[in-house]
Amino acid sequence: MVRSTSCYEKDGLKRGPWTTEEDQKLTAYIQQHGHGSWSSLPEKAGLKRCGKSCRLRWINYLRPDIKRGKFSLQEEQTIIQLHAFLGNRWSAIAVHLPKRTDNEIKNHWNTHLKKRLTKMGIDPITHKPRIDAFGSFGHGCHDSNLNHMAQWERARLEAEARAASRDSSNKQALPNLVRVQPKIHPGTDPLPRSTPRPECIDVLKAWQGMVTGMFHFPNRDNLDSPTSMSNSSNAPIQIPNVDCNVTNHSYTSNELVYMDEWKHINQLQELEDWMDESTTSIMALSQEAAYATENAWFTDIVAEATADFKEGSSETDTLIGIPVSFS
DNA sequence: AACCCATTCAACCGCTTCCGC
DNA sequence: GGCGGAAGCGGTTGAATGGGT
Repeated sequence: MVRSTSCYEKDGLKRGPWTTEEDQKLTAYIQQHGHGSWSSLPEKAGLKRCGKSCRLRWINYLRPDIKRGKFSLQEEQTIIQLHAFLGNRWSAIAVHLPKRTDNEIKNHWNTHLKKRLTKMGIDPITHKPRIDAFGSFGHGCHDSNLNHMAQWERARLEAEARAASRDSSNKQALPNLVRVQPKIHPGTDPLPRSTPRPECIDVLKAWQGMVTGMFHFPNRDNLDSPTSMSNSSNAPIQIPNVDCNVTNHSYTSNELVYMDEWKHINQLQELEDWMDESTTSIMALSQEAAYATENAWFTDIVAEATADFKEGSSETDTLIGIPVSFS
């Protein structure tokens, strides 16, 4: 069997850690010319590396807009929440963490967060407790609701990630790009919008802001988190009481944050009930609100997420037994 | 000081997706 | 629609580093 030669294995090409000199060459070239075609860049920049290696080095390390160093608690919370919905879709997760690369997030997850969740008895894959440490968690009925909610939320996040990718295409012509991102089609935007989409916007927040302004939620504790469905200072939602039989264990601040995380996930059940009743209204209202504010991009995303959800739900709604009605 | 082991993270690998022809 | 090249993505690897003995 003949193994195809990867770009890294071609004759004369260097592999392994990058030297300062190589970094300087690559940075100088991209700042002056933009990266253009990655495959032809190494030769033009005078580097004995394959284009793929250059791309990776630039995207994950050399870009000027990268934030390096320790992840904040808020960033960690965001990663956990998004991972619960998106799974190992690091690039989609990275869209919601400005200045962090997918590689960095992936590494941080694998080396820190995964272990921390495991230590707390939470399965890092399913994001459910391995043992019944929190009383009511993990029950079948609740799982169904959570799945349903997660399904919708996943579709929404994916649509948003796609939209972010599309938007970033327009920025490729600039030497200092805002995000890692996909294919380069300078000057083309498949979805021209009446107004520019805000940078790194969290549609979820926009959605929440809009929706929570229209609906009344019961009170909740002040356990806000950056991206959770319940995050809004004017959208108090009651956190279901959680029995933690943990009297003989003292928790670190991090652990408490993750316990808080679980409370948020539990809250989704409450939101789920509400969403079942009002999904149709939300769609109509979102369009109204979006048009009213000329933020057509918002509607695009909601519509796309809805379409995705409909697709996905056709297979799974029978399973979870919840009818979905989108107009 | 020397060794071992665990952890971290940059870089690699190979598969998938996208896009132009 | 098929093909090939380029880019994107997620999993994995391995060198560097740090801590323990």
